Amino acid sequence: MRAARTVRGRGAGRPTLEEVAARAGVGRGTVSRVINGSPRVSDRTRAAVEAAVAELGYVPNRAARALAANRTDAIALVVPETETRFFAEPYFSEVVRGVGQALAETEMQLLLTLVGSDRERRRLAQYLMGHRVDGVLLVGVHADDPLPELLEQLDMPVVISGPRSEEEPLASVDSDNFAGARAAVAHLVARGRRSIATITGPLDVYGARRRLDGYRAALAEAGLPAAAQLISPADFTEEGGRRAMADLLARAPEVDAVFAASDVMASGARQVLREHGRRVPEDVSLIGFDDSAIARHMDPPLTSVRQPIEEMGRAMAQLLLSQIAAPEPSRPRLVLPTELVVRAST
Amino acid sequence: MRAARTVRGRGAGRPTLEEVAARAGVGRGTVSRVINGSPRVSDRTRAAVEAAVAELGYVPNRAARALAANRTDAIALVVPETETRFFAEPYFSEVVRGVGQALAETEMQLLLTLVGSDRERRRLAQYLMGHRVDGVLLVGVHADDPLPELLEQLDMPVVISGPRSEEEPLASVDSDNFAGARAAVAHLVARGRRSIATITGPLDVYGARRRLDGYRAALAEAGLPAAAQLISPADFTEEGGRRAMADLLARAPEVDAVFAASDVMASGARQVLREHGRRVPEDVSLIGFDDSAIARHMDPPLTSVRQPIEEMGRAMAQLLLSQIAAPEPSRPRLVLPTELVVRAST
DNA sequence: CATAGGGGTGGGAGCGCTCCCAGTCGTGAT
DNA sequence: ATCACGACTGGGAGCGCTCCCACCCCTATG
Repeated sequence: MRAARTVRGRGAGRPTLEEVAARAGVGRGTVSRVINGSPRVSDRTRAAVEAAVAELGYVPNRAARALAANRTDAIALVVPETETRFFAEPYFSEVVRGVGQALAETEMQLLLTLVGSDRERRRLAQYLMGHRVDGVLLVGVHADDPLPELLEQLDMPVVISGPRSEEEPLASVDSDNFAGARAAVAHLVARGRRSIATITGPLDVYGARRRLDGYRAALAEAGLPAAAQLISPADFTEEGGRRAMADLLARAPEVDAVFAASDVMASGARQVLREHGRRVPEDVSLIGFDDSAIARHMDPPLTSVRQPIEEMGRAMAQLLLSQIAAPEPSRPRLVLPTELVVRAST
Repeated sequence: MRAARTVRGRGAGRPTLEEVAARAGVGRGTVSRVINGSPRVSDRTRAAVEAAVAELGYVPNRAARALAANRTDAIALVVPETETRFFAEPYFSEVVRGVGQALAETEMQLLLTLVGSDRERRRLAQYLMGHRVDGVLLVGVHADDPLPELLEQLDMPVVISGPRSEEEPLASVDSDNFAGARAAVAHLVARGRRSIATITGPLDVYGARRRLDGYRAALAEAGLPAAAQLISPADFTEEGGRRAMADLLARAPEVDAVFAASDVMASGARQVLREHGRRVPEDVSLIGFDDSAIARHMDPPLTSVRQPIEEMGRAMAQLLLSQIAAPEPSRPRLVLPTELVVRAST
């Protein structure tokens, strides 16, 4: 172990600031200034230092820098492990990609933290309390998760990927669930549907509630009643969608359109519709939410509401960076537009 | 900026080793020994130190540790960004989950690095040359990627997620593509199919080649001919699958089963079969590979070969950790079993 | 012609840890 | 009783950087 370290260690002689300074014929401080882009360096000196850096292939030692400057140049992306499945498949990778894009311009590193068990959650809290990142990106937090409060308390910059309620105190990025749902239902109205039902997500999730609001708004705008028996709550799962659809058919057999608050639930609903001999879209129009791979591969392909996930990731990172740079108490809330992707199911 | 740092900085008075030592009435070295689990500490002392650590809520400063010990306690997961899409959706998140599980036990952090452009690739190389991670996990590298060689040269522990060829010099973890394909085709044989075609991935990819080998082996074992016109090369895309299937129907209209080397290609093939009025599975049996969300949601649901992706991630991390601990020149190759998931398409 | 001002620069003093050497004990063997 | 030897322990010497203060020299000013 010890030996191993030594072997890979200093041997290679990775150049240090001091060596660059010697090579360039200047002092350590000056090289540091050049590296960090300080303006207080003459052009001649700067050029000399840059040449030395290039010749020696100097790369600053991050640990030393972090220790001396008391910052880490790293942010953490915290993902509740149980959620990675729940979030429609592409979600995770797309968020990461967006975050990565925003960070590519900077020196910031991205630390990935999966939080599974409660034990791991405590470990993470410990970890964060050690101030080992400059900020945190929170994805898929439950309303009752203690993490946001903890971070708030530590006074650590945080951005959350979907506000937990109307008065989310943390900076957040969200897609426009309301407008997305409204557009979806308006589309059904435009298709001549009159008995439009919805299968909702769990209503203690803010986003799910907003989608229901959008559904109601569109019906109101069309002068259609939002009868209670047309609203069937579920839990974002396929099985839940199946149950909710069965309920709907029992309670309101005249239903001619369904807006499901997720593609996965739409898929469950689709199965029940088929079992009951209802054709899609002839008898019943079906719309999902997320525009996931499932939507594209359903039969018929599912009309769905697309969220700009990658862009959301990018926005989260940018928001966080700006909070780290200027920790003002402003807590911006960003809402990005959704887009209706029309396919054969409507 | 500067101000910000100071504000979040030392103020809070995060306890240091020295303070813990004072509190426990011992020396700095002793605390360090306890923290690092050295056996050379008496039980009494250890208990005292542990109490002090708990009381003060001490968390070691990672940067200081890294600087002093010349190691980073971090590994990088490098993902070519262009590939994240290519890898069937759940792939990425599942690998990450597996890696996370293996790392949860340790102090190692996971750094996520997306490599998009060539510019970023060069940056990464720079980065790695700065020895800022203890090891690297490589996912989805192309056969012509220069990264593996660079790492090899830097003598940095690496594990790759699918060997690039028979004689992959790096430690690697792979699923048993050969056995998976063979099992799939054997299943078709068992179903009484006699004219079994395959749609392959790009044959410069080792895994794709292995799947083709498995196909051939199963046919040989069944005493069936592997006629050239039954082998249709594609590129892992849906459109490629569509084209390949169209070709097959033109060249070998008698085909009664198709083994596609990915679910996405199977989905393309399915569309063409439908357009040609071939029923699945009555007229043509169809099998995919990956067992992705697409497979579960196709109509009919697709029989597919499941890879233990999460387990692969776990194995990769474990392999890497052991290489970091003991950098022997042994380059293990791990091959994990696949599993045939039978659904209605066969 | 002395004297402030700067812009530029060098290098000391840490940051919080690990490594390791020089102890200080206590114990069993002689 | 004496000696050798382990088991533990304390603390010095860095690790490579940032921060900052002191300093230099050159130009404008009184």
